[in-house]
Parts: sequence; structure tokens; C-alpha cells
Amino acid sequence: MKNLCDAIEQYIKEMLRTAGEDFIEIRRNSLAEQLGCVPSQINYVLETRFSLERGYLVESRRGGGGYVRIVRRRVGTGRDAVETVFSEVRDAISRAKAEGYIHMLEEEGLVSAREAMLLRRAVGDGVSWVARVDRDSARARILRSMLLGLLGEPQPYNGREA
Amino acid sequence: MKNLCDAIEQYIKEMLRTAGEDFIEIRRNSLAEQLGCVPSQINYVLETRFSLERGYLVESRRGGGGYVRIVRRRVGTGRDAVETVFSEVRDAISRAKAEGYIHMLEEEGLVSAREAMLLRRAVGDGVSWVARVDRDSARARILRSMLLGLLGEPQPYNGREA
DNA sequence: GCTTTTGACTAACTTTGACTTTCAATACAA
DNA sequence: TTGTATTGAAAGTCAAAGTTAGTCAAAAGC
Repeated sequence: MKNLCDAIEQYIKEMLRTAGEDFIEIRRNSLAEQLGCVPSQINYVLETRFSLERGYLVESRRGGGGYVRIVRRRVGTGRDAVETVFSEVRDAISRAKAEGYIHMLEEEGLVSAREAMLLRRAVGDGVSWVARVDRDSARARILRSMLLGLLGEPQPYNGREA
Repeated sequence: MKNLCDAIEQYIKEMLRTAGEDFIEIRRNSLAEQLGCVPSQINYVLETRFSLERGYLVESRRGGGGYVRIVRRRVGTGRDAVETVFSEVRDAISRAKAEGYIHMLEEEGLVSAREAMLLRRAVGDGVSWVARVDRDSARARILRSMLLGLLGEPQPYNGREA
């Protein structure tokens, strides 16, 4: 693996795969030691690769007997999952979060690789022309509209521009 | 070789030829060092010699473990149609025209029904919040960005993992 | 005049480590 | 016993440093 955090991501995902449950518990420090990295690197990976949007939940406790629990978030299957994302995308969303959701939908098999690409394009480069300050809300509107489409809502259009 | 960028072009093409895959991954800085040029020269070559029109696609990532991936696109099989639409969608496009193009792509089997829906959503409802005067150009930017993405993906229906 | 070459500056990600906070267990005092 | 202070073992935070790649415009070659 060419970089640490990808390796850590894979390692954790493998643990999740082999675990009987849909969560695992680790000790941050010993995992870091096993993987030969500083403990805070684990936090970085959890933030960037196991975010809520990507379909994970991280709980932890400090002190003696502390732990980090990584839970596969139940986001529903099929329609439910898309609905969940739709309701969680409010009036504004950062690029990273949007891409997190798209990543999750793709991983869950709810959109194909090509569909995921179209979503990513629309909320990525597709809004790069919008002034920085308005970009997050532009993204949210486009993403929500596309999600509605995935849910099968008809799109109003009377042939003229509304 | 009379100039640097031709040499770099040949070098990269040779790498593509000998690679088993239809893409290669390089590290910009080390390639530059191997070839005895400044790193930004690589970008220049990629822009001028490995452009979309010439049948290539370039993706990259920065930071630790960063890379530049150069993909040779398969030609034919209707790709020309996507390219045509891409080049015809200039800096602004009406909703009706956009829908027309999307419909055509769908009829030609270049995008699936769902993909067409996503395109329609993005350039329809997705830009309804934009001030009317700017809507056509917003539409064009989003559509072009999405089409660009389509050019880099395998065809629908026979799709493999990206 | 066009293309090519260069390099200073910028942006995006990653890695590290010093410092902080929280918690459980234990020790101690009343 | 009961409440409280101490302590050590976790995990969290944050900013600096490191590692890539991108941009842009000036300079250099046709």
C-alpha cells in the first residue's frame, strides 16, 4: 500500500469484514503500534474514511479500559438509504461530505460506478463556477434534486423554462 | 528528439504500451527527475498531448501517496456522440436543448435511463435556484462536467468496476 | 507569433508529536 | 463505610511539518 492511511483503512475494513458483528472495538494505541504509526494517525483515518456520511459511526471512551468502537451504520437498504441521505443533506453540504455520501451509496450498491461518477461530477466540478460562499448550498440543491430522481419522483417540466 | 515535450510524450506512450493495463500511474516529481525537467513540464505535456480529444484521460491526487494516472480511452462505440454533444454544449444551453441532447444520448444507448434521469435532474431542477439570466450557463457547465466524466467511464450495461 | 520551458507560488492531502481531556481504579480521610 | 483526592491509562485536539500535484505567467526558442 502506498500510504499509511490507505493501509490503515484497509486493515480496519478487513477487521469489520471478519468480525461477526457489525462493529469492532479497538484500542487506539495498540492498533497504532501494530501498524507502526502514531496514535493520532488512527484518528485521522477515522475522520476521513469512516465518517458518518460514508456509513460509519465512531464511538469511544478515554481513560482506563478505553476503546474506540467502529460501527457500520444502518442506513437502510435500497430506497431507505437514498431517503436517509436525502433527509440528511439539508440546505448546504461540503464537498467532502457530499462525496462521502456518494461513496457510501456506491459501496452499498445503490448506484453504479457511472452513476456515482455523474453525482460526483455534478456536485464537484459542476459547481466550481459558483462563488465559494454559495457553493455548499448549490451542491445541496443539485444533490437533493438528483437524489429525488433516484427515488423516482417525477421532475416537473412544462416544456418552457420555469 | 528535438524537444523535451516530444521526448516526454514518447516516454509516456512507451510506458502505456508496455503496461499490461490501459492506464499507467506515475509520480509527477520522480518522472520529471528521470527525464531531467521541471515537474510542471509534465503537466504541460499532459495538457497538450494527452488531452481528451487525443483519446486520453488524466486523473490525479495530491499529498502523500499522490499520483497521476493516465488512461487511454477506448475509441469508437458511440463515444463520438458524447464528444459531439460535449463540444456542442458551449458556454450556455437552454433547458430544452439540454433535454434534447440527453434524450438523444439515451436513445443511442450511451447512457442508461437512470443516468439520463440524473443528467436531467442536474440540469433541470438542479439549477432552478440560479438567477434566470445565469441559468443557461450554469446548465452548460454542469452538463459539460458530467459528460466529461462519461468519456472516462466504460459503457453502460457492460460496466465493470471503475 | 506561436509553442515550449521554467520556477515561484498555491492547493490538497498526510504524518507527526506535543499537549489536553477524560475516565477507572486506587488510596486516603472522615 | 463513604466520600474525595490522586494517579495512571487511555483517547482527543490541533497545529506544524512533510509530501505530492496544479496554476500561471514570464522567459526562452523556434
